[in-house]
Amino acid sequence: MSKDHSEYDFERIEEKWQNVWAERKTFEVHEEPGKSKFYLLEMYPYPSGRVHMGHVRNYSIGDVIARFKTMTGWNVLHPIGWDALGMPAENAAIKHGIHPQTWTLDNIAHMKTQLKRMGFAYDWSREVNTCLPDYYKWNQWIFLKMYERGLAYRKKSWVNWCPDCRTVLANEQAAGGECWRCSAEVEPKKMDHWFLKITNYAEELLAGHAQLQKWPEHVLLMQRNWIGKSTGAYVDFEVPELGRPIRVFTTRIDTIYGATFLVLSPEHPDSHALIAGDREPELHAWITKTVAESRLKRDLSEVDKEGVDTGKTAVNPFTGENIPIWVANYVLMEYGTGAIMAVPAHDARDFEFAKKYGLAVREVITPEDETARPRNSGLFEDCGLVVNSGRFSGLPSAEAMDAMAEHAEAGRFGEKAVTYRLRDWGISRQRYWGTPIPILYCDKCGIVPVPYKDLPVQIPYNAEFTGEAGSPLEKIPDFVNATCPTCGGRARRETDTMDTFVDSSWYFFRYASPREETLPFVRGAADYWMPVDLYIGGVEHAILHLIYARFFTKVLRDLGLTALGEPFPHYLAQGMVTKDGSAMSKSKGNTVDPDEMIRNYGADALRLFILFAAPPEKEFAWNEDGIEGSSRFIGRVWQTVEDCREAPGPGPAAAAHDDAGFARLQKKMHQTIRKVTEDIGTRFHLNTAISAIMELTNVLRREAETLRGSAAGRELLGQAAERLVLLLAPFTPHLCEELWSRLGRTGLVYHAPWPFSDEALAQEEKATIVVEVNGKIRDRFEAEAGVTEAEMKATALALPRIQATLGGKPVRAIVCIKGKIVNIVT
RNA sequence: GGGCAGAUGGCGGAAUGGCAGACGCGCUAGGCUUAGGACCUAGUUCCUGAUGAGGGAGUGCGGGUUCGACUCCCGCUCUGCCCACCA
Repeated sequence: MSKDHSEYDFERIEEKWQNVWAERKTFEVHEEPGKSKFYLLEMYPYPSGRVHMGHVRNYSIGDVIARFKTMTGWNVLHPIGWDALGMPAENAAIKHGIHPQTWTLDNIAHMKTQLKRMGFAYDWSREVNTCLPDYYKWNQWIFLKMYERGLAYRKKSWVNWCPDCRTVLANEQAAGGECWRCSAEVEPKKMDHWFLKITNYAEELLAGHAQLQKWPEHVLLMQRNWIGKSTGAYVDFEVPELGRPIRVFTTRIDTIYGATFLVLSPEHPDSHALIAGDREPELHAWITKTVAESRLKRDLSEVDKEGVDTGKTAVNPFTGENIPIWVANYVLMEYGTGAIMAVPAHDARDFEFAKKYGLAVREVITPEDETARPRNSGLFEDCGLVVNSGRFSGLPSAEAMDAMAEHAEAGRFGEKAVTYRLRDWGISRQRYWGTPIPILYCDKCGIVPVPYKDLPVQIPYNAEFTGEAGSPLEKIPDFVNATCPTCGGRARRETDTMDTFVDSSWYFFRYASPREETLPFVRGAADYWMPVDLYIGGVEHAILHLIYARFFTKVLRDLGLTALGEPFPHYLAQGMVTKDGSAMSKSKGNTVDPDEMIRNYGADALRLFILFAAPPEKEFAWNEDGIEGSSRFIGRVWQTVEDCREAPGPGPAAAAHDDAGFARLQKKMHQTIRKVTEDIGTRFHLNTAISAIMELTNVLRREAETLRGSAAGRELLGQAAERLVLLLAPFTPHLCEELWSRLGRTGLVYHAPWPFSDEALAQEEKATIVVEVNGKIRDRFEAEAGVTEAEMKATALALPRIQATLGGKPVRAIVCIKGKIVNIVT
């Protein structure tokens, strides 16, 4: 074996190159109009305190692609920042008495050293920190622009209210109807909240999917469901006692002849008004109770359908018939109009309810083929021909829908309609550590936006974090008391802060010009860098964050700040990191500290391992053993490249070398370049790219001993070692920088051009042809790459083992795939 | 209840119509060593055969398409994720 080398000292070498990169500002980039740009972004972290394995995985994937793109000649923007506002900072303040700002900034400082220790190629000069006024100022600016355009508005909405703590509770804090802190019974309460009018963009958010072909299909589907478009019609049912109609929404107007009753949500404004008869008090009480319950129980899976008969009736505009009006807990106020026409024959929920309360069931749809009905449950089929429906009888459902909707429009008691499940985005939070909503309330002038020149409205430093009722901001007179910019009178400042999802809805624009002081971002810089060419992050953000970011981008476009409609044309949804069967989390106590892994094995080994263990989009189950393997592999690469580098000087030029070994290594080298290029660049299968590099290393090690004997062999060894270093550089950058410089190359491997794969040299000059009989492999033979089908067939048939298998049976057909396979069919 | 994704050795995974199990972990044997949990070499799906050559089975289960199926189609089972009374 070759000369022994001292072991690879990852600690010293990793630190060395991290310093070099920092000193030379290697990863800083600028707009270069002549050069193709590539904007690679990973979802920025919340500074919770320590980097976790999910981060390591996410950022390792991104880093490989960023470095690869740089080596293949792109001008790569690869920034990072901090999603630094949010509840954990406030909880830490309450629990440990640390100011949220101190806690957050300390965490950021620590996590920054951790990320640098991983060797990620970030342009740190563009670091964005959302808890600093120079960032959240622009949240406020955008909010005001939206307010001017009617896209931000104030509305009363239902919240969970704890009467003892006098505070609003999140749904999970009010689980089971009890306050998580004091166990008091939670009440529903209507409070003023600020909303962003995302529903204005519902249709465009849906239509935009056409531009998102490079998103995972299941993510688009989740967004589609979230937007929840349905096409149907509104229909007005006249209510004589009310003197006005009740409007319902239906997607199945073709079943309206089967509507045997109307159902209102308990929250419906007319529910109480319609109660009549001697059971009045009881019924009112039932409605009140159900309203209270429904907010909390809505999450729970199975709630029994329950309802009360109001005693009043409505007129079905199609039949002229009087049908009873009920109030029931299974109708949602938030969707449609909060009232439905019940068609028990063809809707499972209405059917269940009608059965429970003995209401009429009338079949109005019959299947086109008569075999399947009725279902044994008693429920009828719901598609086919319309029957028992006056002049519409006999029409197929789809046609009846059109005809009936037109009839309703003509009679002015209904209209075609499209509804969405998507709700406007409530952004008000009763919290301290968030962007203050830049609004003042003046006794005389009402709602007054804070003038742009007064931005940012800063989060006041001095606040008390007691964990008691209400937001800390309410209790700071200096913050709350203000003068009205319009009339100069006294005004009260809004004390709610914004949902932190606002911050993350546009931060990717900010990276283009992170220090800009007059606008959220500079148009020219954003025009150059945007859109994000590849966005990588956990699928848990697939709905909210990604839909809000798409919404904001469209708003920013309408404000004239960008021409872009979609920020992320390509999204790579990274799989979870799990251990012992569940996602790594502090609460489950199954976390693994990356620092410990770095200490024991180095950043390169950790990066390599986490990328090798599973393809990026799949779940990755952590196991301790594998990282040893990565570490060993790094040691072998070190040894191998050092051996090639120090191969003995030129011997006799004509010395013979092993031709077969030479060809094997040369072929492997070019095959590997091709595979790795494809795996990183188009498939993102980083795990198979690594395994290909491992195979090359194995071949290189196997052939080295003999190849070293000739000048040509030594030259090839040198080439292969160089290519190996280049291919591996995106994965284990420290190791490869060191080897690169030890190979005597000037400049950083980071800037070295990606190796070129010679197709001709990658080709097999000989192919193994598999011979099957009736689809079963019976033998194989070697053939020249250019072998013809006729030759293949002849050779296959002549093989003794094939002859034996055939046993003289007549051959019916021979299927032949050039260079691959011969299948003989008898 | 609806939707989506997945199921391959002891383990992570590879192969997307053409040699199943690449690559790695683990394990076994041997070598090297004062020793080693370091390193090197060989082996490692199951059954059968004799320890060989060989033969057979095999990618959750049952069918189908095809010369040929882990891969495509139909029907199930299980697991994970998302949504969940959305009219």
